[in-house]
Amino acid sequence: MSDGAHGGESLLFLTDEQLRKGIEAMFFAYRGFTADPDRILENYAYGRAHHRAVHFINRNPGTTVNNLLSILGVTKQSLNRVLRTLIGDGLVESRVGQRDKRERHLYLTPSGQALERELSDAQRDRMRDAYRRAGPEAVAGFRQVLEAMMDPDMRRHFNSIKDTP
Amino acid sequence: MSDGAHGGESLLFLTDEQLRKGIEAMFFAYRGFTADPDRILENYAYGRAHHRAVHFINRNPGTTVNNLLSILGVTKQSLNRVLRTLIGDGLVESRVGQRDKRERHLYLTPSGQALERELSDAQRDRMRDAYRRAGPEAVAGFRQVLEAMMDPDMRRHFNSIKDTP
DNA sequence: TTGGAAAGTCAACAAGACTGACATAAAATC
DNA sequence: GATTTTATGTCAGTCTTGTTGACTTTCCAA
Repeated sequence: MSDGAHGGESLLFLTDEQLRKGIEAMFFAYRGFTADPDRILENYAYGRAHHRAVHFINRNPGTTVNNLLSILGVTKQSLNRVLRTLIGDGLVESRVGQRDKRERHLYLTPSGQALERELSDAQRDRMRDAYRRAGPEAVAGFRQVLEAMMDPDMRRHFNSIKDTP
Repeated sequence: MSDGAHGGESLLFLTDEQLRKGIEAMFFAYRGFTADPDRILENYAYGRAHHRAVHFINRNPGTTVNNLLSILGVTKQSLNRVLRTLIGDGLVESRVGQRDKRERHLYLTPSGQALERELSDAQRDRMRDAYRRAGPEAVAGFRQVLEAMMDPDMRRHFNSIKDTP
């Protein structure tokens, strides 16, 4: 409306062209983001779905199938196929719940932890590189925009990881 | 280890936990990023692949199949299936090249532009919202980190869109 | 002018998502 | 105690989107 820090000038970052470039940046960056794990997964005959499961089981040991389901946002049939292979291959252990015996609590086995480590090392390397090149203030902005972009349900999941052990 | 802007404190953004949160933020945010277009595409029996094709044809009218291929990072057979339906449905026009008759130059038809508009309106709305909530400085950081995260080839594509008409 | 390379198309297959139906076991409720 | 709900697992079938392989048309250069 007026001049100063919040005048028309500061709204230039909301032009259609800026927004389109942001959209494209998300697209291209996400490709980079998944590229390294994808390469590693090829050696194991696993896919991105396995990576996601392993990642979130590692972050939330003892999580139930249902909880994982709502985090990943896929159907139980889809997740089950992935878990079946991971359990069959001895990467994930499924323990019947103590209190509620209907529930299955999921844990990574040592070899599951090894795969998780291999995948996340690669992904963190790239992330660290990007963070380092962009600097701390850029990282803070990066995180703010990403969080604002999430659906509220996902933001809830995002903020509750590690907070609900 | 010391205080100050560049002491140990400023490296806290490179801890494993920070990097993991960044990874998860990318995951959840990307879901939000694609959610709105995905909902719209359901009404048309199209998928994300169609969206991507329409987006980049709109951004680069007259682009060849080969160029689109390297932007999207899929095989030409995969892209061809998508283009075939888009052309068959009258959303994309494919013109034989003047100089090189092997090439096909791609353009959106009016109805293709209408679909592109519908999809990108939804996506830009979300992006605008996130940008507005995070503010201009955060957006600058967001863009810096994303760009640093891309593979060099993708960064080249990213920076050459609209620069090579 | 001919043989290779490049651009694009068609066909068949695989991964991974989805829906729908159904089974089992345990918990919760009436 | 009987019924309903919840948590999980499974089978079958479909869809999107990725893959490889084989093929045509066109261009270009030896």
